Amino acid sequence: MNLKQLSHMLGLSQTTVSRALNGYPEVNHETRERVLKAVRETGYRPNKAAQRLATGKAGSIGLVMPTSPGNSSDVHFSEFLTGLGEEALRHDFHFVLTPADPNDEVGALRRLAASGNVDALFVNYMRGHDPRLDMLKSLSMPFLVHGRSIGSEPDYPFLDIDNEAAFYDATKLLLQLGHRRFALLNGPIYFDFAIRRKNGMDAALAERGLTLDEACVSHTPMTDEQGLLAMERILQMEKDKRPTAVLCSSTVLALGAVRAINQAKLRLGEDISMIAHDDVLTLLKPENFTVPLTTTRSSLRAAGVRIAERLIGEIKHTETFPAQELWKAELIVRASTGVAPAD
Amino acid sequence: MNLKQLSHMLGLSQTTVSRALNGYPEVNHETRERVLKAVRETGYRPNKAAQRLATGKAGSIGLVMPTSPGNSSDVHFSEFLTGLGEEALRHDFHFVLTPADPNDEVGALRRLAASGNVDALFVNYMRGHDPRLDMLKSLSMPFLVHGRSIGSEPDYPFLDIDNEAAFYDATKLLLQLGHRRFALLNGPIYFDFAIRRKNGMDAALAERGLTLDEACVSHTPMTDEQGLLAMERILQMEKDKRPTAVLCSSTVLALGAVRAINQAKLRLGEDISMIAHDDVLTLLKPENFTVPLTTTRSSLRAAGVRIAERLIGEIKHTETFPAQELWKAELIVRASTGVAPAD
DNA sequence: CCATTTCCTCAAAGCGCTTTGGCTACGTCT
DNA sequence: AGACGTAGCCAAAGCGCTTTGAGGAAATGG
Repeated sequence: MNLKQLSHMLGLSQTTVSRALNGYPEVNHETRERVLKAVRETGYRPNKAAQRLATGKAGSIGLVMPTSPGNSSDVHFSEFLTGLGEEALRHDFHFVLTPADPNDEVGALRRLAASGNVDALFVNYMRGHDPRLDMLKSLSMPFLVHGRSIGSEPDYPFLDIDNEAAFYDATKLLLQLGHRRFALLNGPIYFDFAIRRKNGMDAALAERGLTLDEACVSHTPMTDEQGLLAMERILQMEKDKRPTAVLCSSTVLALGAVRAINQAKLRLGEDISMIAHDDVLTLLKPENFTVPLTTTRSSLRAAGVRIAERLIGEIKHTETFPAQELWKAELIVRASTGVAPAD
Repeated sequence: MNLKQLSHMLGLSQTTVSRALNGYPEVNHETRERVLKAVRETGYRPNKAAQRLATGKAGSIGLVMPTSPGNSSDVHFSEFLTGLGEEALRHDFHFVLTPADPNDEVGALRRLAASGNVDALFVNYMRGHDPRLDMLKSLSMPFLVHGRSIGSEPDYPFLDIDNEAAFYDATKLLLQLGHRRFALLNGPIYFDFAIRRKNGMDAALAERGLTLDEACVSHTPMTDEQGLLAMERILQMEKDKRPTAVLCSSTVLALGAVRAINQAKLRLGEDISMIAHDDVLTLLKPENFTVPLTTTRSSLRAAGVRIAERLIGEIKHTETFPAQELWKAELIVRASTGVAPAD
């Protein structure tokens, strides 16, 4: 069933039917009702591809899904996707997901844009001096960045959390509790958030004239296994050199790290204090750890909702948004942070 | 840059350029090279919407993403999605994700199909007597089901794991270890896999003249919190009535259940034995549990790869596949299963 | 040397929709 | 009465691609 058949059935022109469906004013109320009734009865649905071709609007937003054989599925990504979906549902939008090898994200993005299948693009997992920014700016298509790219002009629309502040505050708290030796289990060094979190930590330490021992810093994929390995390595240090406070870039890393601490028969919140960043993953609640975890919290899912809201608003030209948003993470103190042990 | 401009630039007709690009034989080798060169230089990309309209093929497969406010993001879903993506990448396919309220999956599916945006459909989270099957069969579009639907004629293409056999085998193992009182932490009762797993368990017990006490069965969403709650309830039973063996439908449920067991100061693999079904989630490895978990294992991700392979093959008409596949889950014994404690 | 085949190319139709630019009929204003 | 507005409808063009059916040129055969 297509427009032609439908309009013929109704004894109307395609124009009128189309207008009736799209809410144009120059259609008699009665005629419109007739059309809507026929649509309900026949189950007619406009062909999106044709609509897309005619209007240039596709009602969909494109995103590149980082994936490749051997690359693990990322809980952070799907948590975020859920947020996006939640909002998109309200506007009858959908996503076009292009899976892409992480080494060819620029290419995947270009293909997606050129395909004419999407109205707007979205990128995340930003890196320092990210090459995708130039590509996005050269396109004449709305886009939104989740995160930022240190080293690039901040002249693009983004939504980010204040990673520096979050880790600055967390470090500050631990300093107040008397800790002097710190470790950091961070995400891969090329990611913007990892750089900023380390910067925030460095800044807080510097205020007290302290520096972070590079041996106590790890940059790894954010899996529990890597957390375990990194923590084990740190725990092998001599007791009086060993850090008493650990910051983790994700509760997933913390999961592994806590396991290492348990295996070493150390007590979390007493022998070692820990603060992790919490993306509010459904699967991994910091309050459910055996020793509930102190965290800097900011919901990835909420970010997804907001990003969908902004992108869809932009496509529909219904609203204008601040181009750049920086969310504060909350510092939530639980039992994993305690006074530094006496040496 | 579109076909018209490109062909004009080359002094060729649109037909010839189009044929050169799509690998038709009746194009001079030299001409084809010229065309390809021009494409590289100009960065020309065919407009997918137009291609779609002309051919009826979209190069994308549609799936409904179960999501709604308050509905938690599902690790199982994203693990699966990763598999799909991995395979789709190889064929330059992408997905169209329609987020949908779980109560309106049939509607979402219909809209997706009618939109003309997809070549094939995929559904999962099958329920007993699933209403989506009739809808799918009425569409003239390839589709593939992940899972099955008990109570419906098995005349549709599916990929499933043998849930009955998995839980039958698991139960059998525990029986051999001397266990007589069992519990089951299952997924929601309306899901096909949940029904079948329970059936498998019932069958094994029946062979020994045992039955499953309904008070020891829970049907809940598969989150760690629900696992914790369900296990806590079970542990409140009198010691000589209390189950000594627990089956979990997911390692996520097991995560919570193990926490409950720890909190009750019971020893896993000694006081209580446990077997969980393992979808091979990246985030949650059964071997990383404090007491490594015995599992029935079948990779969701591998299922994703296979499903994408089949759907894409069908769209391209390159291959024919067996319509129905039933995978065996492996039973992997680790430390969480031990001999039943003496009463 | 003409007829036939083969190779390459083209013009034009069509996919299903939106949108431009009328056109008609009727009421209103001067 | 004529000029003008307006409400309601329509025919046709156009979005960018693929594909059908045809045609011209070169190569082959009798």
